[in-house]
Amino acid sequence: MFYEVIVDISNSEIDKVFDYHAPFSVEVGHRVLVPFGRRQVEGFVVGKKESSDCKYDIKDIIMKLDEYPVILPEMLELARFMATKNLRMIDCLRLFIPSKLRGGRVKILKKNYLSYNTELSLEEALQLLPKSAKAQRAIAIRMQKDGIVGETELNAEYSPTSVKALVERGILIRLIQEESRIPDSLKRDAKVVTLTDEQQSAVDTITDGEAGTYLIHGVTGSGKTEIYMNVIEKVLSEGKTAIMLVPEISLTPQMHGLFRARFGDEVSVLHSGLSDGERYDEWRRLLLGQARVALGARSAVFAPLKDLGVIIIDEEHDNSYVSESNPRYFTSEVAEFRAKYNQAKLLLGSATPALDTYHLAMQGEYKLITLKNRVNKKQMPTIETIDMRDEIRMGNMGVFSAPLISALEQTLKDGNQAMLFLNRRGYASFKRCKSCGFVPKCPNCDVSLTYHQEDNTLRCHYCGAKYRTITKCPKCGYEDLKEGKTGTEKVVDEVKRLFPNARVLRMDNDTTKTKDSYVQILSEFGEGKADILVGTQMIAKGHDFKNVTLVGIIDADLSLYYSDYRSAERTFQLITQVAGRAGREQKPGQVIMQTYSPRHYVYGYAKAYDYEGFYQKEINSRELTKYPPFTKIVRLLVLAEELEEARAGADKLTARLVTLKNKKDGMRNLQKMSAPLKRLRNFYRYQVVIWLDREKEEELMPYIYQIANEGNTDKVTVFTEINPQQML
DNA sequence: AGCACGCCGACT
DNA sequence: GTCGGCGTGCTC
Repeated sequence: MFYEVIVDISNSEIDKVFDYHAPFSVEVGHRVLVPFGRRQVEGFVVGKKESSDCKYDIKDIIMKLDEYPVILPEMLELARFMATKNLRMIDCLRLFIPSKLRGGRVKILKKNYLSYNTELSLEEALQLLPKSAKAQRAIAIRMQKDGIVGETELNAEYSPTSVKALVERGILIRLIQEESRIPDSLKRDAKVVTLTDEQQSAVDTITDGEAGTYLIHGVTGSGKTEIYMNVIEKVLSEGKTAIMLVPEISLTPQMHGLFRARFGDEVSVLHSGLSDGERYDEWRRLLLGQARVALGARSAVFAPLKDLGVIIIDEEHDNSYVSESNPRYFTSEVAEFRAKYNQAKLLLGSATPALDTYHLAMQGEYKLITLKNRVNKKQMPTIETIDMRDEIRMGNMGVFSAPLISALEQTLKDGNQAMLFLNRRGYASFKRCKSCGFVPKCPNCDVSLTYHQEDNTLRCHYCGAKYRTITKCPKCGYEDLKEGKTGTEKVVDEVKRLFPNARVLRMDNDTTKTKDSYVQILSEFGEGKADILVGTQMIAKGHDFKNVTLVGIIDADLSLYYSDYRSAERTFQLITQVAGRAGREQKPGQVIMQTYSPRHYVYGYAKAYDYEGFYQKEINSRELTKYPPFTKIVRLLVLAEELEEARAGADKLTARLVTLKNKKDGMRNLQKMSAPLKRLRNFYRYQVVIWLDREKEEELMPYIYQIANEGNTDKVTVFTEINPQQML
């Protein structure tokens, strides 16, 4: 028997199968140790066969690294599928297992238990003990009744010496058991919730329906989570398993609590906040069938579950589902593959579905379920647009408009809370010399540095580099420096200046460095220890604060100015999401949205919570301009340490793509240029962009992936991006 | 990725 | 003389 092995080395040159023999039985999916050249490496067995056409002397597998195969057959097929898309097979396989498993760095937690030796009756046991050994007699009686108790617990209850004596006499037997570290969660009692008619009919449609993709489009507060849990319950009752994906689980501890309360130990939670040990244990519980529901962020789509009944993607429009670092994958694409493989259902949910998703639902590809009502029948908060150009005309050059200031004043007076949203961190987006125009730039990237007042630094938001700030121009010595656009730090400053008594918290990437600082800031705000929460995008994601009555959007246009076909869509989603934070319970909510372009159509639809209207308008313009979903934009990103290497790499790709374009129909607008961000983390960036006709896309993509793969060398890296989220 | 082989400069 | 620089090539 020959075994096909992929070695655990991430390099395109070696990302192929190597054939081995084995003097023992090995299953497909096992991790193994193999001799490789002059050294030993770990690898994955991806196939078995009777013959090999290999010209080398075939070596033996040294050993199996785990008792059981860690890659399910389904996941192997998934890896093969992903590997056809300009990804390395080994990088995919690595995604499927906890990183600590590699290199044998995982420790299994073991716990000692003591059990009463049932071969002895209580009388026999007591006869073995001296009359004076009162403690031992008491333990024996108790253990004969209780059976199994943890050794540490028993030691604490009596004394280690007496316990040990009983073990030595053979009355108690020591058992060693593997334990799972189950991460803490907010323990909540499972509330029995009666579903509204709308929710119940959604659940029925899904559970009675056929395998396929369902889109739940439901306004904020329409109770989507309750629907998800009911669907999962049904799936479990059929003996199947479920995956539930949320944008970032550590931001939504409520979800975790709800699932634990409802499904108990059947839930395994996977997110970035877990320790390596916890992550391994949660993963293993899924693999061994001890937990049948995986709840987590994007990477939980790779949960090692058999017999999937449903995969749910909550807030499906969220861009955290598209992985930006390698291997780059689309969560929805992986989910779709796994759903098809298992003949399971794929359930997408959002208040503001991605345009592409909604379009597919309109086309009948996905089954659309619309929830029109909020569970508590409450009205959505009112959204008021403020024209910041008027403010400037009236002499207000500040961060806040007059209406926002008075609304904040009123909120504080009433003892309520406010959230201020600005998607830009730091104090000011740059510093510029007013005399010679010099702007400090990042030496590794082609961007200007952001000023951070709290530690007096200039930072690169792309590579993380940090420098001491400047007080005068290093070029001409001029001491008057202009500051760029306002960031969250400055918003906090301004609030404190205007409302010296207000208690302000800030939440952005800079204040949430440690893994529990998110939870800390959110719970402080939730407990009313602050009046105003200032933050970036991350304050917008599904938190319920019942005292928040005011939401201020400082610069609504921020996401609109990117020259990107998705900018209107993103702005609509963001406004709807942030607005949803106001007035969650008894108190009515108010949203004040500051903009310099109040007439832009996106604000009209957002104010009216008119998703359908926005969709119609946007989809028409996409059709006219031939943007996705009516075309497919493919971008090949070329990275190299030297500018010339990147340019040459891009030239080579372009030449091959032009040849393809001349041979086949369906390719438009082929263009090569340096990427908008010419340099990032010391790598020069070039891009080749092609537009593909929808009907030809399936035929063309394999060729394009092949060209991209062949463009990879030891100096040049090529990434393929489909309809890129943002073109940097 | 690593680890060896291989062919040219400054050092005890 | 030789120690060691890292270019290039190979791994079932």
